[in-house]
Amino acid sequence: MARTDPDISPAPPATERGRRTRRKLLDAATIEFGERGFHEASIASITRRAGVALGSFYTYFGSKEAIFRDLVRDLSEGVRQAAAQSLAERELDALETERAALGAFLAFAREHKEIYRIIDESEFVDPESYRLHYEKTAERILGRLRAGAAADQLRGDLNEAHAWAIMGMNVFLGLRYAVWSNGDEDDGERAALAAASILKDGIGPRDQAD
Amino acid sequence: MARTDPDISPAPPATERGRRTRRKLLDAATIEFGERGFHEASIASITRRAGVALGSFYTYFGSKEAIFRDLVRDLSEGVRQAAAQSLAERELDALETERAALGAFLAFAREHKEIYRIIDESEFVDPESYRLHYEKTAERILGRLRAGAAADQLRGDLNEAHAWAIMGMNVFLGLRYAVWSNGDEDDGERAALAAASILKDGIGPRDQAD
DNA sequence: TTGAAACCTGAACCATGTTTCAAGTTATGT
DNA sequence: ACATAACTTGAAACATGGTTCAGGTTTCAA
Repeated sequence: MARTDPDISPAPPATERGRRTRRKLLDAATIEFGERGFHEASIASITRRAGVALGSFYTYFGSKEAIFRDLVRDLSEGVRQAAAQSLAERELDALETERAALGAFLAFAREHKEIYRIIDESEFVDPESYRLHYEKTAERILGRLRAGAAADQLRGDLNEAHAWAIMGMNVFLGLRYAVWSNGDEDDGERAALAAASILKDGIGPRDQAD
Repeated sequence: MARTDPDISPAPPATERGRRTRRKLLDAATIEFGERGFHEASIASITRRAGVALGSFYTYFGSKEAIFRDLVRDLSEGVRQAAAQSLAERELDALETERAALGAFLAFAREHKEIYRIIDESEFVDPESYRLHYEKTAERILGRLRAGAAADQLRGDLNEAHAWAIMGMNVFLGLRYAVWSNGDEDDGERAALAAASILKDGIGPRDQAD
């Protein structure tokens, strides 16, 4: 009895040593899942990377799915913090803010392709986490759009769908020009320019001054 | 010897019967992969759905990965055709064309959530096919943008990055408002409106007439 | 100091599902 | 009609890797 539900991770570590081990496993899992994907990844390889016995894994995580879930939420929070910090540094108007957000995202994706990959794969391994990640991200974007509208720097009729559209732009530009980039330095710049110009003027004919 | 490389599918069927069986397997696989995802799907279940013996599978496909790969390319081509047909029906200006393309995509995604899912999962099961699918899609979008620019209906400086941005918008709107839709009829409309308005004017303050 | 709880260990267990195979059936071209 | 290639069958072999467990070690509060 009292068998641990494999979908749920056991109670959090009670000691400092426990927290360290759990952290080592999470870090090792980031590398393993990032490199090989969920399906190819093995728990044995994760514990090996972490320098921990195979059996210890189940002290902290109920199953392979469970550690993946915990990891995605951990990474999602990390991404959020990185973005928030990057935007907090400067005072920008609304359009510049969106451009900076994309810039920060591209830099992050380029630096941490594994994280990008893991979060994306959660669509198939743990859809709930995937949905949560993108819903929260869209909410933050929408918050910025509303603030921009309140400051008369953006249109007043922007809604959730606009936020999702902008998010989609950013994600795909990140995939193409950060994750898949062949090291071409200009890639990020080209992506940021394209997005900024669409948000500023749309793609219609240029009939007004710049 | 002469063992079939599991990554490669055997030679195509030589008889009509063979082509039928292969098609049955592909169709069954669409349902199986769409419902359970690659990882959860089983070959036994695919052959069962197809009404074919387990062993016959290997007459047509070298491995589970191989049928997935063949399937993705098959579906990708199907999506392309559906989109092309839908756009060929009417004569529209460039902005209307993009709006119609999104509309067609949303309708398609709503009708065939499995296909959407399978193509997306190929990012992790067979990245090559995934990349191919989106690169070809982006190329088609860029072709439309260039045609629009040539007709003075769009800006002249549109490039690949703009195409990827538009594609990302469409994909995410499709995910949120077609695949995840709770049957809310207005969802598609809201998404199409948001995208069209961004492409038309951007998100800046409304300082010109509609 | 001491006892209990937390944590660690890795070999063995085991479920799952892919792949093979040898023998039979159906189609095709001459 | 015949020979040959194409196709079909499903039981069994097999590999993989997730999960368990029983016995040890470390931590920590009382």
